[in-house]
Amino acid sequence: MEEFAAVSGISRPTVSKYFNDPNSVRASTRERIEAALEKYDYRPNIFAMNQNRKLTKNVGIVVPYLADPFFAEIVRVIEQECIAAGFSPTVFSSHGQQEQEKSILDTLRSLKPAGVLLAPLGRSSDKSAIEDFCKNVPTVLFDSNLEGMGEAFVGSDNHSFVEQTVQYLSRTGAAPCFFEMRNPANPNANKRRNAYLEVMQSIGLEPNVVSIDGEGWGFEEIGRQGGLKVLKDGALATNTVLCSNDRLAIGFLSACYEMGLTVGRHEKCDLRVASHDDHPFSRFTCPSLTTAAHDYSAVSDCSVETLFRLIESGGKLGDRTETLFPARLIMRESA
Amino acid sequence: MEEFAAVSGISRPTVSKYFNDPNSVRASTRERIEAALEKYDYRPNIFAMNQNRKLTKNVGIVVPYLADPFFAEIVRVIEQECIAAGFSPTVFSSHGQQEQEKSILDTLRSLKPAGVLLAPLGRSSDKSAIEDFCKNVPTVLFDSNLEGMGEAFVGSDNHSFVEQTVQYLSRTGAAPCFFEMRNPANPNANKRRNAYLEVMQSIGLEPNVVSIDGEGWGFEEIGRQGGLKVLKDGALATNTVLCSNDRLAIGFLSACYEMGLTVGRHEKCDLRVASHDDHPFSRFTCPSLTTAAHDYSAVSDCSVETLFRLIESGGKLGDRTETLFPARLIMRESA
DNA sequence: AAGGAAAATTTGCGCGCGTAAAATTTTAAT
DNA sequence: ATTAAAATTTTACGCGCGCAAATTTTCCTT
Repeated sequence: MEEFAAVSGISRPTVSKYFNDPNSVRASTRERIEAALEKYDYRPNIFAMNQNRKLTKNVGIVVPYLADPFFAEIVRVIEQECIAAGFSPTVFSSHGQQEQEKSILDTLRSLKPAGVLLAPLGRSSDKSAIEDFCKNVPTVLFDSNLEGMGEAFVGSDNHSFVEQTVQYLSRTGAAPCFFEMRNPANPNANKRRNAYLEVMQSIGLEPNVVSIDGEGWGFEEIGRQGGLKVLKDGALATNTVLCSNDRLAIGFLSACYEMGLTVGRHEKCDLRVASHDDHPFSRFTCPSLTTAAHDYSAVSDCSVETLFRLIESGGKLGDRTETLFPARLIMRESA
Repeated sequence: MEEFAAVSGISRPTVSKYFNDPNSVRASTRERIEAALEKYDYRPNIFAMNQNRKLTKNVGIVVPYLADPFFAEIVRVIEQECIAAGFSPTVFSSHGQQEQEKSILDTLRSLKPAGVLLAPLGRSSDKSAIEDFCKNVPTVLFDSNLEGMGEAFVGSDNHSFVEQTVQYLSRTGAAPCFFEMRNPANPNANKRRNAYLEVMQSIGLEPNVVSIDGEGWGFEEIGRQGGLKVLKDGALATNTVLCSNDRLAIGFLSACYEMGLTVGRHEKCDLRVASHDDHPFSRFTCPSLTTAAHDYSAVSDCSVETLFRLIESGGKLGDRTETLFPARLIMRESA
């Protein structure tokens, strides 16, 4: 930068100013810099820039499992929005592991981010590590909530998801049983089960929760194995199955197919299957999956906006807000 | 670090040495540092460390589209391997856009990575930008090859994929037609089409390529739309369809289902569908997808190993090697 | 045209660390 | 015990840049 400033005939700090905001220097100076830029194609070192900046333009985005298309898609959108706002997002995936999540938080501290959007692992997160991190770095939690941590939480209203699917299913046929993992990694899963119990009770129906075993993030395989077992055992009390999430449902559909069972909302079908999330692939399953959709764009927009507000207000918001967006029922062929 | 060194009673550079390699300091010194570490839980700033290091421990991983589970999965594996080898990987997705890819390469330069694993966009890459980057940063290309760029290429042998599927399909039933995008973003797609033509000719069969329109990375939807069109037009010359890749096949299967066509290898089925990649979801489609699998672990292992060799030898390898791994046929229910 | 305020630029310093060379300590050998 | 050699630690400097304060330039007013 020193050299570049020399050949431009301008002092280095002025060049530095230019790169932080081209409009902060005089038009004539700007032109000289841009002219020199053409010739020597210099570009400042981002990490050296951030080293001394009071407020960096870095933001961190952390998700529990990036190989899950649901998170991959959300991350893609959030990333673009951050770039559009002039920030430099860096994406991290915890890969479902507590150790990874902790080491990401460490890395993130030295990145000195202006703010962080964090979707924690949930049950397997190291709560105190996250709490400590949030105290030092302005953080907005999204997707899955950890009581009291971060400056705000943005996510979906699990109750609304379940309410809509249960209402729809019981209105149009048999009341659903609820197909879920026994020990879900994600706290949303627990909220969904509770919502199911609540909604079923409120409309005076007998709830029926089918919990299957399985650990980790291979939900499709877990759903398939669990589905095969449940179907073979005849453990379903009804012909309508509401899966806790779409990935589980994708596995369950696969199990149904293997068992020769037809799934769909038509009378001649053996089963109806619905689910939650509107996973990117749920419209391509056979049959296409009836599901309750996240308001993807609302969640991403609100997360990003909240983060920006947090950054502008210097890392502290008044009181911790929890914003929940309702689901939208997507009626497809499976139920 | 200055402060921490002071309270440890050791000079800062020695502490610095410790963090670069705990064994490079005397045992007694190491103990004193580690004792102090317990009390003050100091940790060095990664980015300040890398600023002056001759050889950083950073590696960059760039993929064209992270929301594609195929890349998400490969990245997950590669990332773990890099961590295990003591490197700090940073993941970037070009999101299918040339501008993004270029700006990632810029960011990467200031990260001063010891090496980069780059899966380029392919057709829509800015070739000269990538060439320039490869000259300055030790780079191993993977997944999709750009003639002569980078110090090495590691990928799958497209010919082997197509050969196996075509051989299998024609041996067990009607010869396949080839279902592909007209203007594929990825150069592998072209190689697959050519391999198809070649293999069909070599076994004395009439090739039949069905090219569909569509832009971007929403392959499932493109496959579905194209599938609906082709099926309605009766444009398929045979009841066996070989898709260029699994995501296209997932869309095509969805189209078949919508049209009421049954897919499978049994005689009573209307169509057989096979494909290439062994996408993480291909075993959960209905029916499960017969496909030619990448040797995922071989490709990731070899990419990473090649990168490490490249780093150790100071950024230059003798001559540019191209390593191609053959496919493995995965016979499932769809064909 | 002179004066003064505002804007732009420059000076000087420091961020958190790596690294070569110099100084010191330890080890090994006589 | 002495000393050279080896290992370790310290000194001194620099990386690429941001930022506050000091200085200069520009622009507007009377």
